[in-house]
Amino acid sequence: MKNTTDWVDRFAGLSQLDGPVKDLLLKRTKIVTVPRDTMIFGPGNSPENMLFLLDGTVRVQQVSETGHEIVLYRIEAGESCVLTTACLLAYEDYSAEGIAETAVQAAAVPRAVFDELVSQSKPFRSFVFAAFSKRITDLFLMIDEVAFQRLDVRLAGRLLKLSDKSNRVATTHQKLSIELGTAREVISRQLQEFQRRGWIAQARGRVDILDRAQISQLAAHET
Amino acid sequence: MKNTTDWVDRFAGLSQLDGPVKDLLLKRTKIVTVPRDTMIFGPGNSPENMLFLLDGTVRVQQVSETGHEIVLYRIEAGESCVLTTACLLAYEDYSAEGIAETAVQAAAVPRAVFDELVSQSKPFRSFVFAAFSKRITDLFLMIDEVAFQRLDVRLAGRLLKLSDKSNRVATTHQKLSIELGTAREVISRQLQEFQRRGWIAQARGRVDILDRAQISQLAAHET
DNA sequence: GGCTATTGGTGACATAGTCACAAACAGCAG
DNA sequence: CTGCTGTTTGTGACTATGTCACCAATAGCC
Repeated sequence: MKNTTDWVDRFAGLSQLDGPVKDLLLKRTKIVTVPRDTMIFGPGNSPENMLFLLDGTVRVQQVSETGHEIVLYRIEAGESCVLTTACLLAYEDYSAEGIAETAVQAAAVPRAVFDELVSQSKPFRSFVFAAFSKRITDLFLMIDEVAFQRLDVRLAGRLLKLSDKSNRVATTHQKLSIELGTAREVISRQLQEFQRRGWIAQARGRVDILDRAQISQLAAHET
Repeated sequence: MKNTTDWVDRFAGLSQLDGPVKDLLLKRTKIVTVPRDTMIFGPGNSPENMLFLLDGTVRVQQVSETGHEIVLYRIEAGESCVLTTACLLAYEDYSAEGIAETAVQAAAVPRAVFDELVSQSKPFRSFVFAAFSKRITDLFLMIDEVAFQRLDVRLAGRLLKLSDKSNRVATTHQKLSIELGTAREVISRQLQEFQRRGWIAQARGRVDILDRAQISQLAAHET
């Protein structure tokens, strides 16, 4: 956990806020912490506040009516939940859920304060619209990827993204399949192929990246 | 084309605007018309204004780096282009394009006016955020569909959506494949199967729906 | 050591996408 | 009308991905 008295300055897009506006944000906001693996929002559980993430990661994923799951995106420290929250407010009956992937620290901005800020501060408006825009373009890219990208390419990219400093991915085949919205067996076979090529080593519950260069090359293959 | 002096009232979400705000919107806005098949926005072609559609349909689709195409959504009369425009402003290098599917009549709101409206009018803010939210939840649904839905189900649904009053869909297999982000051959084979079952009749450049009930039932199969 | 839940492996099959063509058709010039 | 041309649709062979029904290996725990 970090010092939280000046959290606004940790958001690149909010640094240009006027003094009074920044004060309003700091005063009318509560810092909340949630433990790992908590469902922050989900079907029938819409939050009162907009969250600005100070620390940790929130994974947003969707459970289909067919029982399939897919990870939509992640919110990292320095980003806001604005749009997800907005969606919840507008459309109760949607199926995405947000889960704290790590312990999470966030600033909770009440709706009324959020609305006031949007009204009074042009920089805040820019921040909010930029967040929406980024999310929507990311979703466009995701649709493109799901519809047209080969699975080996997608898996390679996801392994790189999920790997820690020591080139390890601590996850199961099942969880990887949810990352990409595919089936566990498909992941198992792809990983076997990667292993056969000497790109990775596997153990129960983890994947170790041995040849990052080769995997990067495959991941870049947008053909 | 319709009477355009009172266009604001044709937007459900804008009917609650205060008199002065409504006047601002009406005065600072130009009514534009674009012919069918015009590209309204696209890569390297970001519009100056937010569009509020008065008449016609805009199809938003994406061209992948692989050359594949997919229809993302349509904007109908009574809806706004707000978010697509916002995206363009924020991220120049994205690949979606908006095409007038029919002749289109729209009210063009300059950015500055848009910003002022967002600042000054709570109902306008609600309208804008509702539009964003709707789009994002729709994109979530689309991801779910592309990732997990069977193609016959998706095609059945799309045929219903695209059919006119006389149960005719005036399009080619190629265009249908872009609707769903798949290959032309796949569409041809699925349509052959529908025809074999007596659900449709085919002619060059069109599909006629013969058994709407059966197609609806398949389309509803969200399993 | 033995039990149990989780995780991963495998073959057979179904569905969807790719590739390389060929056939049917519409529009048009001659 | 005839023949040419570009568009639209049909087809087979093959690859990639998803599904289903299992089984095997492993870790944690008593």
